[in-house]
Amino acid sequence: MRETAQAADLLSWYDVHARQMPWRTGPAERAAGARPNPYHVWLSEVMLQQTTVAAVREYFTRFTALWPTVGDLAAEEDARVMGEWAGLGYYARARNLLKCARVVVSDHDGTFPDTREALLKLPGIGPYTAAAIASIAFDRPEVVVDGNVERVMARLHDVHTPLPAAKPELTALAATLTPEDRPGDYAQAVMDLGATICTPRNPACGICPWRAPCAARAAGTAPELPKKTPKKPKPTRQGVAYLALREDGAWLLETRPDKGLLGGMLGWPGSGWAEEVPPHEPPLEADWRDPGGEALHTFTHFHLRLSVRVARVPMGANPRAGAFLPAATFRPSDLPTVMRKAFDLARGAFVDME
DNA sequence: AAACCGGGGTG
DNA sequence: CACCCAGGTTT
Repeated sequence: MRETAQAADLLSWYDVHARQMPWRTGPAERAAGARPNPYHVWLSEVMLQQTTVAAVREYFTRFTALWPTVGDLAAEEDARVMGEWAGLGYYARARNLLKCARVVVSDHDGTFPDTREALLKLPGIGPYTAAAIASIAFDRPEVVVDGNVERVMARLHDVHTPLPAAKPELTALAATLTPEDRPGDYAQAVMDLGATICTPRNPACGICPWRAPCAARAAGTAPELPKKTPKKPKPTRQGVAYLALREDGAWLLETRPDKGLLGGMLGWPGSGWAEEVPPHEPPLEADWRDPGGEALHTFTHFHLRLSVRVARVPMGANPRAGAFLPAATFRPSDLPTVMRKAFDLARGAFVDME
């Protein structure tokens, strides 16, 4: 019963302080008993994997404007969706997003399953996302544990075990607090608390609805929790990208293999990336120029220093790699960030060559 | 169990 | 610049 009262305290806070987000139903609609659109909940949760709310907002708005239903998304061409996802990162999410949409249409008549167990079978939906959708969209009392919830639980119970080893313990603690009443709002409330009050640094304990029961607050250890096991340093890799501009304005680009880094995305042909620039040939014979400078980019587990070569090529050019994309269909915004940085570097060089 | 996947924000 | 944040899939 004590736990139920704690959840109720948080829900009272949430009723006043819930963050407004495009994928959430407003307070008035919620009061009228409206449930969130499962398609919106799914799309936002996939976008929010490893990604901040600020970054997701505009992508979510664009996606739902372009594809109002999961059926619309399922019917779209892969390249179109990958292009709209460009810049959001972790591109396997976009490939799984499309797979999932098509399974929902083909196997579930265009309607999302409403249980954690069934959601878990869909591509791109793991333990966290399955629980989040079941809870938020269908108000089921699932235990939803993301990085915010881990931090809140570690502090609430003053857990000093470092992550990721502490994960099972923190999940068990979260389970004891999940209420039968309004579990969907409760799940969002804990995550909002972690995002706005119980922040990684400088937590605002003074205005926290859970300051009374918080063990770390009492012990003065809140700012240093959760503990984490140190991670390995990132190595630096180098490479060269070739940007060929044909007389008619077409650019030489390649679609990267589905597997691996930047899978399924557009990119410039070039060397591989390694500690030293790997031996390689340009994608075609041309008067390649080095404009100088490097595109600097950091991936999940390495830093990249990418230099560029630029050339203007004639209409008959026959590339060994990639294909020319007409100027009318090439949108720099379709490129992942590292490729857009290379483009920005080369663009100045082409202006100088005129 | 460990490795593989981006990008943006902050100090 | 260094550091911080954050799930799913694959091997």
